[in-house]
Amino acid sequence: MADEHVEEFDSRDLAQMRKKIASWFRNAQRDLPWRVERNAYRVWVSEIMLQQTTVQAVVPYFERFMKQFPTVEALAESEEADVLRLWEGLGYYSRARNLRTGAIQVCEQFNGQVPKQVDQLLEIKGIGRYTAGAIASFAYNQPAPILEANTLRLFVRLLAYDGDPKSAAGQRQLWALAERFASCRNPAKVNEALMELGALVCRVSAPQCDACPLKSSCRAFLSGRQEELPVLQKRIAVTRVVDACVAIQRKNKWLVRQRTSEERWAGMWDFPRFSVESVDHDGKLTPAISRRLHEEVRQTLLRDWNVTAEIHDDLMEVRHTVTRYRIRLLALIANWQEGSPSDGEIRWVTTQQLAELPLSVTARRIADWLHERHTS
DNA sequence: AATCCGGGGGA
DNA sequence: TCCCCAGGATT
Repeated sequence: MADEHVEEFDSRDLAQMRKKIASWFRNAQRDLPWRVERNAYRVWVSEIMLQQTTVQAVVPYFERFMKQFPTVEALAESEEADVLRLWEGLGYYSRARNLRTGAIQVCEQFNGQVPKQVDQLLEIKGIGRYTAGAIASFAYNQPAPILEANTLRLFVRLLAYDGDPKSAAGQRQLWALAERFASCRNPAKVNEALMELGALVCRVSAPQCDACPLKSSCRAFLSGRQEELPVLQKRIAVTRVVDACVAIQRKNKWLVRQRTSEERWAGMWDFPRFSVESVDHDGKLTPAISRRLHEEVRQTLLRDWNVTAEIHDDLMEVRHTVTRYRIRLLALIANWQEGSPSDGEIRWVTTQQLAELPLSVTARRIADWLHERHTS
């Protein structure tokens, strides 16, 4: 049973398939900013941003990032907070911190040149098997394999692989096929064409098999199973929680804290925030519940934050999801009376200064709300 | 092998 | 609502 799928294609099949997708790619490829102007640094930055993130979401972030940090050296000399500010809203913020660390690594270990060997690329923080193969092949035309969301779906369908493609056995076979595809004279074009075909034609839902240059080789299409594959595991169920967040005012400044490396949104700034038990998940904020909320926030601020504050009635609600949590966030405004948090880094900042700090997405919404209240 | 890490868009 | 996205690091 081992590897029987990969042997579906012999070397002649593969040569034909490469030729077909390369031809298709010439006409169908999108003009993406990291393709129009290409160097190893731009490929690297784009690949990191694109991890688990759609092309559409990345494009504006990539443009801004390259404007501010056009070279590896510029990024290596940056402040982490400035990189995080540019990353704000994109998610998976460890990518930003690792990318900056990686830039320093490249300057110190590799003389400022992004390496072209996969094993050297793998030494760089934040670069794994896929990204190493992507940089090596796209930027240097090295025959390095890639396997990611688009090519995984494409390969699973080509092979009609009906096991779990994320399992060890599945990964081994799919990487083996990727390796064979990339073993050619033009791996940059072949790899990119495979990805683009997966993205534009071999889509998750409603794949455009009629327009696919590989349909005559696709076992899923030939057996009518393209909509059923790949077979992926179910996701972890979401948990609903209610959080509270307090914007504490002292004259014209607001209390913010930097989230620690142990927390979510590490390195980003946030208003004091914590889980509240006294509010029902979906209940409306009746006056009684609102009083309970005020009381719990007041007590928590005193107990866990060493701050006494007078809480106002102003309240805004933000709903968001993060990983497996669906969060209902209730943001309150309070007047500082005394005390100061002893945990982590604290700053008192104006709404103007908030604009320059990297904030959690919810904190940004609240900051905008404060700014609007203040100026109206 | 499982789990964590985000946020947005499409169906 | 649910599902997915040019994955990697940690446990």
